[in-house]
Amino acid sequence: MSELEAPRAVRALWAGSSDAPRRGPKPAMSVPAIAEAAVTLADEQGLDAVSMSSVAKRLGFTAMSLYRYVDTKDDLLQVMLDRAYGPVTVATDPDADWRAAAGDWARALLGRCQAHPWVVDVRMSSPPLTPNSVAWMDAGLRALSGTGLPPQQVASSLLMVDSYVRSHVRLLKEYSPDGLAAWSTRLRGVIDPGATPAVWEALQAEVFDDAPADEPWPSDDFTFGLEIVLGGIQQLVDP
Amino acid sequence: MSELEAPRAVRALWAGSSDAPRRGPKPAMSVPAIAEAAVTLADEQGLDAVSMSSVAKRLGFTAMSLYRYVDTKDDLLQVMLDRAYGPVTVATDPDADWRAAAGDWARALLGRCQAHPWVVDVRMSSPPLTPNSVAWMDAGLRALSGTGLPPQQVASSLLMVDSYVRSHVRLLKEYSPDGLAAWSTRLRGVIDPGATPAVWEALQAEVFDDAPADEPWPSDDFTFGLEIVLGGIQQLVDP
DNA sequence: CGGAACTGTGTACGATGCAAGCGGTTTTGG
DNA sequence: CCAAAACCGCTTGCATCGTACACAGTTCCG
Repeated sequence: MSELEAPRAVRALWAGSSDAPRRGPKPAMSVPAIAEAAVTLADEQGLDAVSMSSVAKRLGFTAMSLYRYVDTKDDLLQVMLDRAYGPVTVATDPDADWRAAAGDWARALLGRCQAHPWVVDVRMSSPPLTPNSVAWMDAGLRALSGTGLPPQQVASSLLMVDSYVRSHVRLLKEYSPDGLAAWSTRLRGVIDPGATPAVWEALQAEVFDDAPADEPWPSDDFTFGLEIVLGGIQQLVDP
Repeated sequence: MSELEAPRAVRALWAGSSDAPRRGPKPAMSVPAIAEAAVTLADEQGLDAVSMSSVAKRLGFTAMSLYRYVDTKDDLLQVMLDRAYGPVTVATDPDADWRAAAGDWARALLGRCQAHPWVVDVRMSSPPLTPNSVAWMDAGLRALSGTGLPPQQVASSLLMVDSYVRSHVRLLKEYSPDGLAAWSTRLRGVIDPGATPAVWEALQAEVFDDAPADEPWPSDDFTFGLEIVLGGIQQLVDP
């Protein structure tokens, strides 16, 4: 039989601080405290700076002591994600327009992801199991249930919105203005105008350079792309 | 002055095999050969199995010898990506409908990404600089130039299509049927129906379980989501 | 022919994730 | 009430990783 239970650290998040009398010394740390330390560390120095020892050192303990709370580093990343998302920051009005509700949900999630941009760098093999992640999912499902679509399509639609938000965050990271400038100059030094004329023309048009403020690139209008996705979902609603 | 040139390995990809007479022994390896070995290794055992030593061992050399061709592991990942994408596998008909051309481009890219799913796990800090990557970009720009949109919007549109393809690949990986089944059973064991009713109902409706073949989840219809994105671009074309 | 440029290699270092075991502490059961 | 069990944080140790550095051998230029 394979392991059917969630990882220990994830179960700790669900259980909360149960002060049931247990044997042995009182734990000096807690899974949420570890998650908080790891998150602030990732916020300050990036995801690569998060190691067992660095997180432990920040808390004043040794690396190995963390393993009393978190079985593996992947589990640590999971609880970090849960902490980064935090509780759902958007109200749920069951009678609201589903499109407005979904938009609010997406913008709220975007805010959390922008506050902790490293979340999009965490490699996930399966969907998250942590309380806040599930709460976000629940809020998204509730928002999209207003479409009246069958459950499977509601879930699929939520997946599309969620994917769009994450893609946008990745875009903002990868195509940051300074990195973009260095990239375009490097690109100018290698490409062959004859082989890739469209890229060449784009470079000539200074598409990737610092654009005037009235025409920024990439389009920083998150709402624009979002409306495209929501419009696509609407096509499911109105046949 | 910051470094304005592309990394050595990337320049080697652009230069091709120039047999200009150079001093010292003939190189026993080459950047493309290294890339090929690393790619097949990633295909067979996953991206985590790709290390300097493992790639070198596959080629019959030591880890350090790779550094004569690739300055850092990040550069190795870049040339791996270039090899994974390969040359553009879609024809470009300048007179074709831009929507069909963009769709073909997206489906071709999807094929390459599915052949090497680890490509979406490579963390990128800036856009790729390698020949095949640029060639794919060029083909995408050419396909979308048929929209007649200004260059900035063409580039933004391509970014949206590209993001969608990558999101879809990530989705297929993360929500694979077997991982999904384990996830849903684990989820059943932790969630509180009162706190997250929508997730609970979705679980009751067996949304995430093995769905009947006539209603698979997540919707494996890549084209469906693609049409949404292309439809959004069309809204830019037809005001 | 001698040196310059370049090759692959061996060694070494710090960092990482983690397994195993240790002494000390607290609760529990007889 | 006390031994056993459960649990804490810590030390030690190991394999692996990326990579800096020095070295011996090879090839070409002057």
